[in-house]
Amino acid sequence: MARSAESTRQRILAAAYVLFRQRGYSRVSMDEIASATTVTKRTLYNHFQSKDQLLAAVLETQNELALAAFKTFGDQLTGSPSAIVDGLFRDLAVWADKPRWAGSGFTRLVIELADLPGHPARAIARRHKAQLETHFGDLLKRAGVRDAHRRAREIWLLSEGAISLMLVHGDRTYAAAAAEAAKRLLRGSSR
Amino acid sequence: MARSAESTRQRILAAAYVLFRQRGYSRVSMDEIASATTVTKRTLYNHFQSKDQLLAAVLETQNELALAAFKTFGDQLTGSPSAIVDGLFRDLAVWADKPRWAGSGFTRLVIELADLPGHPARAIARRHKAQLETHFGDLLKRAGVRDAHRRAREIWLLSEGAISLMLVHGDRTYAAAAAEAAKRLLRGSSR
DNA sequence: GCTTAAGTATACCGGTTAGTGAATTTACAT
DNA sequence: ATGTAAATTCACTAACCGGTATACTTAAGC
Repeated sequence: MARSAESTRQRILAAAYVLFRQRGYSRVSMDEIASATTVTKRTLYNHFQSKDQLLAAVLETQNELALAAFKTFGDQLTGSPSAIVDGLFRDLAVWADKPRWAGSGFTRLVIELADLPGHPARAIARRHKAQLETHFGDLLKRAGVRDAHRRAREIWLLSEGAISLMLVHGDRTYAAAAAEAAKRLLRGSSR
Repeated sequence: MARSAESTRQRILAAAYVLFRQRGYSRVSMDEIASATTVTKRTLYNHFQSKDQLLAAVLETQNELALAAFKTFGDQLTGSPSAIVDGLFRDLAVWADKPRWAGSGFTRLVIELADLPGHPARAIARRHKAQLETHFGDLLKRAGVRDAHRRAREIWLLSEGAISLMLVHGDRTYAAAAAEAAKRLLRGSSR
């Protein structure tokens, strides 16, 4: 083996994710990714066959990371259903308040590629969102919510809607409105 | 004057909208738009200074059209709050069921340009969504809903979320779930 | 110290893109 | 019929993009 081997691959994946999340897929070039990783374009192509496959690998990696992060986050939330919802949307508001926030990388990329149903990135993003929704449903169930997975889906709808509308309007009070609605939905669903 | 004059401009705007909505902004070329309008690229640039300004003009036009359409749609809905919500989400499901559906053109384009806060398209899209939300609020108010505009915002969040998740999953039952949630939110808000 | 995988440097290819220039042709209004 | 606005034709630029080729250098393991 020579030099760093596997770590180079990780550096590429990390740099590519930052760029893709920030500016989407088409408007990020391979030269740019190479430059951000301080690596030659040739090295990029030694690790990934094409730009599309790089994107797929990036999403796969981020799926694992985000899922792990969400599970840790969920384990911290052990209070009432209302507290869980408040925590979820508070985190959303904080996240959306970052200077150059551009929404969920997954959603953003899927919407950019919405006319390419066969793109590998879409299957990964789909699985990702499904896993998050399911995990959130488990969380609500553990907190004693009736019809937990149905409520989880509804709250997830509110959360995705808030992301969209905050992006369009730049108005992060949508997170608070979504939180209020979510708590209204939970009312009368405590077991 | 010569030939068709203003009508050419309208043809360009219509063709460009179809392409932008279908495939986004970056991946549609000016040559393609010209070809779809059966017009020369030179003519395109006689009517619009740049691709960005063409996009802005397209959104401006579609804003007027969509707003008018939504107002007609709203006038047809004169029943109970539940009936209004059902109508809204039934229309959403039908819309999303179209073969090559790719979400709301406005949302799609804003998300693609999420990292360009100064882009003219964003201001137009923002105004568009705000007008729709306000009009929907008026509709609920007329139907006797308490806190009508707050409820309208919450239901709008559900609707935007449904669009996002239907795009990601290709599963149009999200519209039904959103409708159920919306009706739950309205429960106890009838005046 | 040699081997060998990993990375560098750099030039290149074919294709596409937004946008321009300039001369020409079309069609409508008077 | 004639002026003129509108549209055509088509060649062209300058930049960018994904991806490849070749020859060279580096560093780690044995």
